[in-house]
Amino acid sequence: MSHTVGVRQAQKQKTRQALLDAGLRLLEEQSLSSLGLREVTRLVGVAPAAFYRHFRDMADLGVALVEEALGSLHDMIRAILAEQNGDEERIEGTVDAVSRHVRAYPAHVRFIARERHGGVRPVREAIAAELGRFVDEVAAAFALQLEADGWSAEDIRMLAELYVDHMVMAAAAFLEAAPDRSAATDADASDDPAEADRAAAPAEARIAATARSQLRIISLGRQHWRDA
Amino acid sequence: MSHTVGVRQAQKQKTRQALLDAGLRLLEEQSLSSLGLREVTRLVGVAPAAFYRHFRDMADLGVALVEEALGSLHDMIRAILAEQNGDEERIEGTVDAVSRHVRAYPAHVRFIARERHGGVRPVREAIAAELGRFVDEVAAAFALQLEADGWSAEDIRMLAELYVDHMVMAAAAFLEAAPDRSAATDADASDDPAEADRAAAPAEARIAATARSQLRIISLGRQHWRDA
DNA sequence: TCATTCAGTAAACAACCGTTCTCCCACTTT
DNA sequence: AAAGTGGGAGAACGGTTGTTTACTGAATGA
Repeated sequence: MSHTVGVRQAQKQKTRQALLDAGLRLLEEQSLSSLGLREVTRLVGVAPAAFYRHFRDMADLGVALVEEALGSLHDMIRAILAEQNGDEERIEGTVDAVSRHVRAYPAHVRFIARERHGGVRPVREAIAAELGRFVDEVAAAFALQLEADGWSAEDIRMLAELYVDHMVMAAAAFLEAAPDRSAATDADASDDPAEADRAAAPAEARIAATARSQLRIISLGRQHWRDA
Repeated sequence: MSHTVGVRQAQKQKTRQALLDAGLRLLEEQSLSSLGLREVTRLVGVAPAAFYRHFRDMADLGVALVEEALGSLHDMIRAILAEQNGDEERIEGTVDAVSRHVRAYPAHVRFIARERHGGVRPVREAIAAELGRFVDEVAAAFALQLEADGWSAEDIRMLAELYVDHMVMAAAAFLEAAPDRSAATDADASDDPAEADRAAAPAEARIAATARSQLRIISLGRQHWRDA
């Protein structure tokens, strides 16, 4: 029992994860194309050369981060789509899920929003591919309902793209409303640490309300799509 | 007549513009937070120290680029909104205008899409402020029509945000379909240089069709908003 | 015409970068 | 128990970075 798959491999994946965590942390305040190899290894407490044992590039680490950030989302998407409630309940559930996810993994969301159009090609492509899979899932979930209503396959995909893009936008909007962790300057250090959260809470509620209304607009448009 | 506002100032703004152009060019393949000061001055053919005569930071140059990229767009927006045609014509005109703008100023659009959630705070804020003005303009243009239909001010703004966000997304989508300038690798150098454009043209048409359909969905949703 | 202003130069600075070596030693396999 | 594997250490490399300094010389204004 002392070796599940080998002590060696376990330690390796441990430092690999440490590198990913350090990278994600540093990426909260800069973009991937400016993230230094030494910067990451320094934060982990490991020699610069050790980096190459796990990743070829910084771009390579970036792609790994994409999988980590977006891979776990598929379950959430599936859970939302599985709800066979009415439109209004599904809208509420979607916005709530996005809101919770942003609060739970802010760094992951920030990374995706930042690097989706960022300066590193392989990472952009990885994000695009993963978001494409999301669109496929959403389209598949809508297919049964909409095909019966006479929707074409490409129109279904068009609608799914609209939904996914809007969810990404909503996530980014939630992020901007989140409290700023780098507000610990020299002055007003005696302030209530929860002050930022108290100020952000209404902003977050306002953003949630906007996102819900926008989803409602899209939902209405979908209902009347075949009237033309 | 030999001095409109001084030969000196003219030359200064000439190199300032050269710095902006060089920066924009280099930013096509990386993000602002990794763009080096020396990199820019080298491309312009000027001493590194000369940079400080025009900008304090790279972030400073970034905000200047935001104004250059987004400032000229207000006229386009206003022109689109001024068209008092029907919904379908307005949708067509909007997508056409976005498409033409992306083709005319690809680097500007790429810069905005990339740095909107990028790693440089002041630039992010400048973009957000400018996009906020766009939302205001769109909201103002819709106000007369929608207020008469019983829309609240915040619902109008919510709809305007949806439109602006969708235009930005469409612009970014057009950009990804554009031919890749860095495809001049060693191999297949004898290929028809217009091949990429011929391949991109259908992709662009497909994206335009998707964008139009999505705008149509939103438009339908707007029409039935007050049914609830 | 002469003194002033100031955009741009040239050089030097310490700090940092990515990458490549050689080596070590805990783990793994036989 | 011995041989082999491989993650990580440590040092060194050539090169680049942002910033400061003292300077030159052409456009400027009196």
